[in-house]
Amino acid sequence: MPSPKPKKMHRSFYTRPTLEVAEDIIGMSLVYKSPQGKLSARIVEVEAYIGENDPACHAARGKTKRNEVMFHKGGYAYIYFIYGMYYCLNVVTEKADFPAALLIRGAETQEGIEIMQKRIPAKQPQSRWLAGPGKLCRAFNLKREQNGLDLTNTELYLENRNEPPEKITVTTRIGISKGRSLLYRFYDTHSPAVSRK
DNA sequence: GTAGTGATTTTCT
DNA sequence: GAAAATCACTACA
Repeated sequence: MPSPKPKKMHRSFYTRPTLEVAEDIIGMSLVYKSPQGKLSARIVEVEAYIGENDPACHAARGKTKRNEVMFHKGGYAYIYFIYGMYYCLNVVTEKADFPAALLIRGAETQEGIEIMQKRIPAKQPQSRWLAGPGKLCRAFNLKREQNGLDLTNTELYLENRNEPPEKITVTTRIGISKGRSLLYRFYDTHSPAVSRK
């Protein structure tokens, strides 16, 4: 069936409990009207980082200059620099002063193929271009300047293109040393763009 | 196919 | 000074 017209997500989508947003965000499109042209991708993998009691959450030790965007109300972009060379994109959730966010870990390319291609090593198949949080930010060219953007009224936002996953898998998070027992990772079971099975 | 490791710099202790 | 929500490359099977 052809998909009806896409709908941009509003504030009320983001200001709900993080785990509810996590399930709903799989299959949504991330859109960025960059200076080089429009980029978009279907989100297939996220991880939740929820509150000051989650040891793996950046806000676990209170508010700092780096994580202050996590304390905003839902619907902002939290982008941070990691391992000396990569950026990671998060979508802030819940209400103001409750630090929580979803790390976007994987997506399938939709629009802006030619622009993204120049930013990814030549050998990789297109299905793997956005399979990983660092790769996604590199392909979209998201940096510190985009940290704190409001997803409800700027060039960076989510929209529903009516392409929901057939099935969602829930597992433990990847790449962290604390909080490993929590089932906070969600992905589209059948997508080729999931960072790791 | 899997396993191990170097790159590179911000951030907080 | 050490760790970090990662990736790509190399070696080997």
